[in-house]
Amino acid sequence: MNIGEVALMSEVNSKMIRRYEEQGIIPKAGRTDAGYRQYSEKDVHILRFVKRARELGFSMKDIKQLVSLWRNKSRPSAQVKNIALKHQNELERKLNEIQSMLKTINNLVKNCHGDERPDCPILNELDCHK
Amino acid sequence: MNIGEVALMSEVNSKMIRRYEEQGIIPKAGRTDAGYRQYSEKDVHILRFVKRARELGFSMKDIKQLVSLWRNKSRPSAQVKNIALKHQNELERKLNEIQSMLKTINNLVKNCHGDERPDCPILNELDCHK
DNA sequence: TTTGACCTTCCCTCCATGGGAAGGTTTAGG
DNA sequence: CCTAAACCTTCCCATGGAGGGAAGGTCAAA
Repeated sequence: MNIGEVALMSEVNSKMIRRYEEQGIIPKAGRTDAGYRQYSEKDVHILRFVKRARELGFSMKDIKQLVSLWRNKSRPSAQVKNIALKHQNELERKLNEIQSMLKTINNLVKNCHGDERPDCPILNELDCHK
Repeated sequence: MNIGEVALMSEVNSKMIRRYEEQGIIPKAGRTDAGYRQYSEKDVHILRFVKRARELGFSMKDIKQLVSLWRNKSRPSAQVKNIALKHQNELERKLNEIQSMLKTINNLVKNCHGDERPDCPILNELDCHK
């Protein structure tokens, strides 16, 4: 398979496939005489794995480790869990951050007339109460 | 005031102050003969405004508009509200995204032994069920 | 043989932030 | 008066995850 076909099958576009190869996240593809990358079903499988991990918000650094643990049939699951736990913490941190931003924004939006008059609680809030 | 002092007072570091000037978010500072930027209390005020807006997650593009509306005493509050509403939507989108990631991760973490054995529901989940 | 759809590498862009180099200025102390 | 430290300046580079697009090579079908 050429890169375009594997891109369709894995739903990871060719640009990203090349980048992942460069970053050592997926194995280097073989080449035809003309230099075209060649892929098999196995590569589609790896790329789907990467894609799913991205959808769960893992960083590429994490994914690199996850792929290598996944391919190592004798990995200790503790290593995988560790990565997942760190990610869980990070997601919780972001969740709290966004929730607290939203709390403020909701309040501001609620109290702003949103008409042609200049009075605006949003600007008042931003205007250095801190 | 030199840039360092204003950085301390506004809690925006000098690197960022220069960048904000470059991007037209804050007015261009005057210069001494030697080329040092000179600031007043008013600039501290603007920088605090910018900082607060960043803390609420607004993009620099939005902040540029917010600063200009803030300085225009006859702005219609509708324009401010519009920016805030868009941001609110974006924050809600991100919130949902993270919540759904967390739901999955929480489940996976809960079910992974996290020991020396290789069985791992986390890797199983990533392994292309999709 | 030509055309169009592929493929290759290379560089640029986004966003917000920061590191660090190389060099000029100012201030305080000896 | 001289030196050292603490400033300041501009410049380029990096991050992370994605993508645009140029310039050029290759392959397949008509």
